[in-house]
This record gives sequence, structure tokens and C-alpha cells, in this order.
Amino acid sequence: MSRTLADYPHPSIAVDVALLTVTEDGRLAVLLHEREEQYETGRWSLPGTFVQVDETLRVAALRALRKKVGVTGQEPQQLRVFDAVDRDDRGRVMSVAHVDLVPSDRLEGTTGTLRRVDSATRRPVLPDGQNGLAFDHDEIVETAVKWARDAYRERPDPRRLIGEEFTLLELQRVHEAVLGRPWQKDTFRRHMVQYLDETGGLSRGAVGKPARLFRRTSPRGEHSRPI
Amino acid sequence: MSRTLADYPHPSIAVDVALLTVTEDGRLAVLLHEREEQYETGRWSLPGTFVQVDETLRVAALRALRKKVGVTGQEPQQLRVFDAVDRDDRGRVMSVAHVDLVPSDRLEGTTGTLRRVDSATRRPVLPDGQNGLAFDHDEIVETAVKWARDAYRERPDPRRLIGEEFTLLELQRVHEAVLGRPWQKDTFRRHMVQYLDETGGLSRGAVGKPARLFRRTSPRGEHSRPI
DNA sequence: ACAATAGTGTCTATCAGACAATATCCT
DNA sequence: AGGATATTGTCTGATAGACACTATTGT
Repeated sequence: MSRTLADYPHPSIAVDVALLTVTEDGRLAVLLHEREEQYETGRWSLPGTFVQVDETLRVAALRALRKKVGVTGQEPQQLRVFDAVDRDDRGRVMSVAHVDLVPSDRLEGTTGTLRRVDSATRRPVLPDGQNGLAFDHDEIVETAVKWARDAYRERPDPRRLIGEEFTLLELQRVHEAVLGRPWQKDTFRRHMVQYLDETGGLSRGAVGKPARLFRRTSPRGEHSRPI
Repeated sequence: MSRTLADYPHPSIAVDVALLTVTEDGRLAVLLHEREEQYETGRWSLPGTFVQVDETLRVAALRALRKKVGVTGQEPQQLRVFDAVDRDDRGRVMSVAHVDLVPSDRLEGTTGTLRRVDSATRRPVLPDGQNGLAFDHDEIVETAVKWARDAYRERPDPRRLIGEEFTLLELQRVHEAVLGRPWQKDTFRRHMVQYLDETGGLSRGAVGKPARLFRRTSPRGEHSRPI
């Protein structure tokens, strides 16, 4: 009887998820999870978990979000594997870093505080890995922010941070939050209109000239699945 | 005595490497490895190996190249993790796909055939995953080619496919092979000169006006490490 | 002289970015 | 009317791509 693959010692594999969102005041924030006290440096970390033998990375990442910070139903994307031999003092653990970007109302209950989990918090992202997280999680957050900026550079709203219908100013606010810098309204408009359809409706109730409403262009049944 | 991490069943982790090169006739080719006969579909595959408990992905990838196809000393780059639960019928194996791009003389002996390993061959890359490889290796090759094209889009020769000194035409041939399409010489020149230093020398022996020789710009001690 | 290759001047089309004029609403 | 916001005309500068002319060699 020959030994099977799994009988040989091999690295454990984990996932860590940088769950980003846009706050009410228009900044990128990352969802953090408070670690046990036995670890000295970096009490805050990204939600993560070990990958079980029969699940995909996506499923493990969703499980980490659900168990550690009480969030469900996202679409985490792979960033890269962090594989330094000494990155985790519990043993030989490689981590597949993931990123997701969701509307902030998915992270909050009706009172404005986080739903089920006390040891979770939302914190604005600081530049250049100054977030002071455990392990190599500062680096993961940096990579995650780059990913989000790339995703929004050429498309109106790939992660559906706003609703079906929106004005160009509402869309611009989202882009400015993700990119971390302001847009000029006319430049932004000319960039985006090519990817948008007019609904025919107009915004109401606000002062000033009402804005046209737009929706995302649907090339081939966009309703089927999010990006 | 509590069980350690490694006592729990967890996926095995492998690396697969798409080693690309530019052939003498100016095309991209990938180095393949012939698999054992017991597998029915896709006898050719990318060189790969399981990651041992105390090594990094980079070390494992280099080991795969050395053992499976007899090539040493490259700098494999991570692409992404392939994690479908049923992707390998030997068990639960995730694979971290890698890419590398090296000069063709590193793959050949003096006779023009592959050095130490008989079960290895170099084959031109076909577009759109038509390479007929085992597992999900067609997809890996596709991703690898995209990576190579991105790497050469904005830099003269990030993987050092040609020597220290070269003419613009020699550099152009390399770019045309990687990108798979021709450049106009004047457009190419204006793209590239900003990243090059003139050596002062001229090409010799060929018919026509001698070309100036260039070398890669060295911003801060480029000699220390490749890319 | 002629063939062959290198290098450059210049034209066109496109695009990003910005300013500012005009349009249309609310109070 | 006056304030506020939306929309668009237009100008400028940068850039890619292409054509075609000039430059310099080997034969």
C-alpha cells in the first residue's frame, strides 16, 4: 500500500481577505478583525482562515468573512500567495491574499454599527503600509487598494457600489473615494458616458439643475452574474 | 497535547511553471514535459512539482525546472492559484501557476537540442488555449503569455532576452516575437529610446548604415538583481 | 552608383485636462 | 431674481501612428 499525497508533510494553506468599502465621508476603509492577545505585535489583522481539504479558495474566503466579521455574499478575488517560510509562527502556512469591495451598507446594521461581531471594525486605509496590521497584512491591503483602483480606472462601477440608477455626480463621488483623488466633472463625464446608458429619468428634489439618470451598459445580459 | 496545524487534513500545494522563450524564427514558445502514460488525456504538461514543507514557491518552481526539464537559474513569477477541487485526480491539489521568460540559449546544448532531459520539448505557443495540455495548463499558458506581453509593453527588455549592448532593430525583433505583432521602426524607436542609454558604439559588418548601440538604462544599480 | 539599413522631420488624429459659457432647476 | 448644479463648446498640450525624406554604410 503506497502512501498517498496527503501523507507527506506539506504546507498548510490559508486565505486572508482585505474587504474594502467606501465610507460615508468618501474614503476607502478596510474591515479588520481583532486577534487573540497571545500575539504581541499587530493586534489587528485581516479576516482569514485555513483552507479545508475539500473547499475552494473562494469558499474559504467567504467562510472567513462570515465567521470572523459577520459578512456574507461577496465575490473575493485572488491577489497573490504570500509564502515567506517564517510568516506565521504557528507553523508553515502560506496565505492566498484576496480582495473584495462592497457597499458599506452590507457591513452595517440598522444602527450604524457592525452587525454580529464585536471584534471587527472598519478603519480608513492609510497609504504606504502604515496600517500596523499583523503578519504581512499591511502589504496585502496595499495590493488590494491597487486592485480596486485598477478595477475602477476603466469601468463605471464593476463592484456595484451604487444602485442601478445614478447621476454622474454620484458615480464621481465613488470614483474619487476609490482612487483617492478628485476628478474634474467634465473630464470624468467624458470618460464615463461611453460605458453608460441614459435611463431617460432625471434626479429630483435637489437644488440646481436636475441631473440625468444613467445605468451601467449591459453588453450581454449583465444581470446574470456580478463581474 | 493539542494537535498541530499539520495534523488536520489540508490540500496539497504544487507549482507549475510556464517557461517561455523566443525561438530563432521569432516566435514565443513554451517548454513542455512529457507525462507518464497512465494518464489518458494531455500527455504534455508544464513542468511542476509539489511544494515541500520548508521551501518557498520560488524554490519549488526552480526545482521543478531543474528536475523536469533540466533548466536552472531563472526568476519565476507568480500568476495565480488554480484551485478547482477536481483539477487533479491524484487528490486535492492546488497549483500556483508561475511564468518565466528566458533567452533560448539557456534551453539548448551546443547541438541545438535540449540538454539533459529527453522528455522535454519546446513548442510554439498557439493562441486561445489550443495547446492541448494536461490539467488546466492551457489556461496557465494563456495567462503566462499575457504576463509576458505586459512586461514588454513598457520596458525595453525586463527579462534580459538579449545581451548588454544591442541595436534598436535587435530589440525590435524581440518585442515583435513577444507581442506577436510587428512594430513600425520609427514608432518603436520613439517608444524605447527614453529607457535606453547610448553606448557610443556602432554595429559593424552588416550592410547598410551602421546602427548605434544601446544598453538598458540603469536607474539605481541595476546590476544587483534581475527585475 | 546602387542597394540597404538607420535616423529624423513632420503631419494627422486622438485624447486628457482644463476653462468657461450656457442650460435648467429650486427657493 | 438669484443661487446652485448640470451640460457642453472649445482650447491647449501630449502622444501614437504613419509617411517620407535624409544619412551613412557595404559592394
